Amino acid sequence: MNNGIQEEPRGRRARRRGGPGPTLADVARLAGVSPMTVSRVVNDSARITQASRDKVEQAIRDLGYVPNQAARSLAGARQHRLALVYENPSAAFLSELLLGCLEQAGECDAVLLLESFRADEEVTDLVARLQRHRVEGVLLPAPLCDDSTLVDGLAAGHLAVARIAATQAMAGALSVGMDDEAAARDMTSHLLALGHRRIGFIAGSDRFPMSARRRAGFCRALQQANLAADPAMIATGDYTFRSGMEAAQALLASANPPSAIFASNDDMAAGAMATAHRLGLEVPRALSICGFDDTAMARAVWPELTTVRQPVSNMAREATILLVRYLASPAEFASHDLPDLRLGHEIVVRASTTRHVT
Amino acid sequence: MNNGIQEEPRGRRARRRGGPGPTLADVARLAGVSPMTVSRVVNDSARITQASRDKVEQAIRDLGYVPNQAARSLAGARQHRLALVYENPSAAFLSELLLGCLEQAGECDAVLLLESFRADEEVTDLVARLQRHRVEGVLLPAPLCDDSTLVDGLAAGHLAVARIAATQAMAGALSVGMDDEAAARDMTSHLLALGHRRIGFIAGSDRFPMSARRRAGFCRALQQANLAADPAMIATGDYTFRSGMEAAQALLASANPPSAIFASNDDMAAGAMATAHRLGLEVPRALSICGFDDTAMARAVWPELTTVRQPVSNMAREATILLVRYLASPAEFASHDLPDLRLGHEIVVRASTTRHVT
DNA sequence: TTGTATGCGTTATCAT
DNA sequence: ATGATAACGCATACAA
Repeated sequence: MNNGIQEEPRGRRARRRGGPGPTLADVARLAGVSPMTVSRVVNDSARITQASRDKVEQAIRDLGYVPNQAARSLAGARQHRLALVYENPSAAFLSELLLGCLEQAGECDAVLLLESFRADEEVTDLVARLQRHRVEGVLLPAPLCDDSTLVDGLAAGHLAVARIAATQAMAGALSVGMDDEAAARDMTSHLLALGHRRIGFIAGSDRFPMSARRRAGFCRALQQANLAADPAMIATGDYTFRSGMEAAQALLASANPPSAIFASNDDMAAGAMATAHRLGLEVPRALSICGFDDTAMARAVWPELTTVRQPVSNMAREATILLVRYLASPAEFASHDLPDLRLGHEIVVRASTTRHVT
Repeated sequence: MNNGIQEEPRGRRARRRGGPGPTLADVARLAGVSPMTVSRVVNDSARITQASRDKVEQAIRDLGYVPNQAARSLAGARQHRLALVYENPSAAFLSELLLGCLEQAGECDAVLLLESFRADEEVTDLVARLQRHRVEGVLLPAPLCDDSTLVDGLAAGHLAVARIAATQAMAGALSVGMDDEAAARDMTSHLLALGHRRIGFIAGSDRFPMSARRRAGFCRALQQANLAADPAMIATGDYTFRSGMEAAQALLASANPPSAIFASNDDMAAGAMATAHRLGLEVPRALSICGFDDTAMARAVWPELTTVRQPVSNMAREATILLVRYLASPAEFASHDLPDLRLGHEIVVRASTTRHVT
């Protein structure tokens, strides 16, 4: 009807238009409503008639309109600024974690910055850097999240902290993790269900709370099956391949050797497998082996490892959601008893475990 | 002097100000110049007197001013939009790659989006998604970068493509990678320097151009040392642990077995190590073993693997730089012979190789 | 329920 | 070499 009018000012405008993208105003014009109505539809704030909504949505589809993030954040849409602080750039789970946080941050309308932190650095330096960039909240994946000095330092700098893959809660910070004990129990139950009655366990070093949890889960499952936990069937490693080899060596040298070995992580499980091979024990026929974490190692070795999969991506997303929600309304949370979310795990059955035949 | 005046309007402003961050205007006021001058200093565009520059820089430091990206991009600072298209969210090198691209994109004033792509998806769908988000250039890491259908589809959608960790150049796209042949040659020379004269090589499957390159490097090094390449000393695997076990088995069953084995990747090297263990060969005393890629596997096994380290982070950064430069001025580049950057590698010597004593 | 006016922090353009 | 002014695209506050 009335297209063609008001063309003159476009001439000057056009010079500066960045992309050829349609704007909210374009949508409004096509839908025959005001820009404000379009904005409301996009942010689905309430009180819009279905008719308006439909017209606008149609126009959006016709034009292929995508909101301009820059404009949106400039205009004051409260965008929170988060930082993911990492230590080891090539940690196995980092990519999955990163993608999870990045995607979720986008969906939460938050900006995610990346900041590296070496253990030998001063916490105050990190805090200063974060503050410079106007960061309000920090996502802290394992193993950094277990450093209470770091967490406290961050909190002292008025930064909200969400810990990812934390073994247990920590005062003053949001935490997301899995239930290590339940997972270890489930894996052990899996072995019991396969008919194994004598199961060796390779625990992790006592310095990590995680180790105790996983061991407790193992013992608990035996208990529930009315089996005594034989101390000779528990060896301790330090989460390395080599320590797994040695622990398995000890376990298998027992007078009454196990028909299955459950290691507290995949590296130790792979080490145990190396020992089995060396001793001429065929896996899984003569010895079932399973691990924990589902790292790349689990699928690299042969036979592939049955293991526990941590929900890394979910943990990353939930931590991000929690952090943004906290920043949006701290009042929602009891200040001294912040949430500690425990997400479900998954037992991934591969070729390294099989039914025990007597 | 004149602080205190103009306080009234701040009242209304303050409500909407996002962070408490100082703005360009604040800097200008403190430096006693116009906002425009500050902008020019920040973007170090030319024609600023040293005096102005100094004043402004001092003010920036005093206030801890950090430019607001949103405002900057809204105002028309030409920010290129890139997308990193990935296939496997938990690929070992992805985190390092991601960090490299993300950091470099920040330094280049480019925006990096993440987009996943499953092999069973239509290329046109991907292109549509990218165009919707106004993406101009795509970063394509291995193994996706070797899919010429994908690269062509992207190019057909008027998207610039930079391939990361590509084995060889491909028409119509920028490429960054390493020199596989040189790296294999260097690793072989390392073994020769250790006194090994009979070296077994585990090649990768012929379907990948990379395999031929690595094999050629191996042969070349032998040639340069005036050693004949014995066909019995070359076995072929498919880059899996298991195939490495089997290849090593064949190599070691030879009438004249090798004193060292060089596998075309770490997984196969680890598999070879498993075979050695099974045969009672001590590594590295009785058999030296080395791999390629320096994945997590290399440091997980025991003894740790001597291997070739790919410069992943550098490749990511260089690809990003190249892509941004291309988008900024395509004219700089010959349209049918785009750059193919080959970055230097590194031989990482660990415990799995040692001097050969006769 | 919908529209109008205004400003977010920066840069492009033009003027000086 | 520096400054004044007007956008950039959107959301908030307030009016209707």
